[in-house]
Amino acid sequence: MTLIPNEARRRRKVTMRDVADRAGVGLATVSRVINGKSGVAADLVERVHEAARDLGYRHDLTASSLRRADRRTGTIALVLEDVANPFSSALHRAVEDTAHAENLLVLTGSSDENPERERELIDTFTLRRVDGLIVIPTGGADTELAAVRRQGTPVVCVDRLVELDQVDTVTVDNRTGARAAVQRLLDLGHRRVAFLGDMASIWTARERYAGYLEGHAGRRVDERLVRREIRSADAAEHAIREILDGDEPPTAVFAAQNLLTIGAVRALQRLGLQDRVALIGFDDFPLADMLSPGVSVVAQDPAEIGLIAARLLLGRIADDDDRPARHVVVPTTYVARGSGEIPPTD
Amino acid sequence: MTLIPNEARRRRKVTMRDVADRAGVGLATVSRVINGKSGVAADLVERVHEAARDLGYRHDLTASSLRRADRRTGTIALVLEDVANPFSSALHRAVEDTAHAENLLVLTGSSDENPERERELIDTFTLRRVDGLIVIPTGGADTELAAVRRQGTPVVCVDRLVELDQVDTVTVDNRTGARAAVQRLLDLGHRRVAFLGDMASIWTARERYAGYLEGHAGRRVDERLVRREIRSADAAEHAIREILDGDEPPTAVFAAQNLLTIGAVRALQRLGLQDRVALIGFDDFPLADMLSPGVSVVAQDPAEIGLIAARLLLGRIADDDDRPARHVVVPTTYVARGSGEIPPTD
DNA sequence: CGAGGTTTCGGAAACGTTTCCGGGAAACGT
DNA sequence: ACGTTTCCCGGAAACGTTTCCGAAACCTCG
Repeated sequence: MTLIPNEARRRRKVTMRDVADRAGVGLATVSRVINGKSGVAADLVERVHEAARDLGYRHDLTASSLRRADRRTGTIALVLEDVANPFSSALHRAVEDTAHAENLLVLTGSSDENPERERELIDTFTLRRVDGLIVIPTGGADTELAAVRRQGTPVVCVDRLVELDQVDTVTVDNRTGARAAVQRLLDLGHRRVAFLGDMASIWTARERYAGYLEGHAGRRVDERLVRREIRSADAAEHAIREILDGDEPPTAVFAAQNLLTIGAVRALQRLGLQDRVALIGFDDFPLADMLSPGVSVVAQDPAEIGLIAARLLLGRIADDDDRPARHVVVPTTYVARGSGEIPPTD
Repeated sequence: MTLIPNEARRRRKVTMRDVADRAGVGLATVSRVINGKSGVAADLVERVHEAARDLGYRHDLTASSLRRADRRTGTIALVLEDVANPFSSALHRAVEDTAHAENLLVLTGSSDENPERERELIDTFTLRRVDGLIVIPTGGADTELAAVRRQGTPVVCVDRLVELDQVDTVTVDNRTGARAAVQRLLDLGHRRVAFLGDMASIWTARERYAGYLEGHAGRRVDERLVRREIRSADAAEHAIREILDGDEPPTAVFAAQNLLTIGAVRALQRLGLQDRVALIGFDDFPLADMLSPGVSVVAQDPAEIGLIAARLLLGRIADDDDRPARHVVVPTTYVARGSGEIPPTD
């Protein structure tokens, strides 16, 4: 068997110089042809392409971006909460698609909601000179984001609001969506609506909680029905069981994040209460419609968010980075599937 | 408001030369210090670090990897079917985690099962000189993979078997898993088991179909119950409805891919047959346990697959690329949740 | 037909780093 | 004390490309 590395080592990399020699032209001309610049005689263009093909020449983007005036690397970076989370990966996909249309590649990393890790990712990405950065900010690395921005790299923040100079943001109207959901439940006659929320350090968690409160429109909310700082489906399940065990249990639940919604569903199903306690979740999730009852949700459109974010970033990369920050707010839609339409049982 | 780009443009990038001048040492010494090489006097190391800190020096990985002997870029690439697909993204996450431990970054792309796109991705990745490649091969770009391999970049293929020199693969024992599932159904007394499969161009689809046939152990399979080349949940739903409409409908369904399983669930629920027709799916999916009945599946472990693939790749990158291809086969496990345990109704 | 302008091309410098190499100082052995 | 080895260090070359600049060739027009 032939050992590839040896073979590869033997045969030196074919460079523009080689192409130039074989085509009988200057190095500069080869560069012009490869980059598709105008102002080269047609026959030379042909000769260069032919030589390149014969030699199996491959353009080296590393060397290219080192010398190039704009120093572009053709790469953007995406800092997600977790690439395996459905919201993140739908966003990722949308970004990839728009980036691909511009021949850009996407580097990704998961911060796991950890500011330290976010900082680390931002750092390694910028060392690699990415052309732009899309981040779901944990909130704890804003200084670094500002630094990156100052250093010249365009930045777009998604999902969470961040107030930084010349950093665009794309968010969802969390507060309105949450408020409307809670109002629906109250309109149905529910008076005791439990709340399940993520860490208060996360902007969306705070907004959705605010919406929950606003939805009550002056009505008192029982503190015992509120559980915040819940980080997983298991924790959510546990919390719901605890709340339902109390002496004045809720007749409805508002779960402010998709994992928490799933935990709530699990708890209700285990207790056989899925048809008696109403449930509305924030953020849609796959198969929510197939459960019984179907889970009503305040849906966001991660693909739309990703698309807008990518467009904003590409705009800044392409030309006009000299414009103030823009905040885009994407609306949410309520999807009625049954669980949110259950009337109160007393 | 200060316009960042101007500011950034004004102040030239601080380079190793600047650090060297400020520390009063040679350029080579700065390089040695930054790269943590031994053989530099302690006080010089200190001076260099101090100067670098004062000047806000940032190491340029692009320039570094251009000159560096091993030409490593600290980046690996991952070609998935679709980053938004749960199987792909779980794999992605596992790869990211192991890569991160070695300080490697991950570039990703979605081939959408399209060989053309796979080729394109492989091409752009290698132009960027990634240190290694992990691919879910469509099967139509094997020549390109071999070329990449010959050019010296380590390659690991996942999920689908590929026979290439010095290309490791990590697959699942599709055939055994499918066969066992079908046998379970037959043992339960089912005689008419429908089959739903993906495109035959995909290795896993062929293997699972083979397993389905083998599971019948000589018993005749009714061609009318077999549907292959199904590409989406909708198509699967349609196919199942069609089959159940026939004069001799199946009493059980084996769906050979997660999207198809979901389509089958949808069809059965719509027809109100979810408790009468047995169903086993290949590949687990989120919330399969929450449906009623719970969906029994032949589960694979995408995280395990990703972990192994990443380890194989890192091994080749690190040192011994001079070893023959290694094929790792990860076992599947059957997860009984109810839908696969429904006895035949005649 | 010649002056002036435009186009096309190649040599050489530059991008920011790593690595090669050679020189000087220190350490060692005799 | 002197030759030899070892150790640090800095200058310069190199990585593969893009861009600057000047030379040559080609037009255009009075």
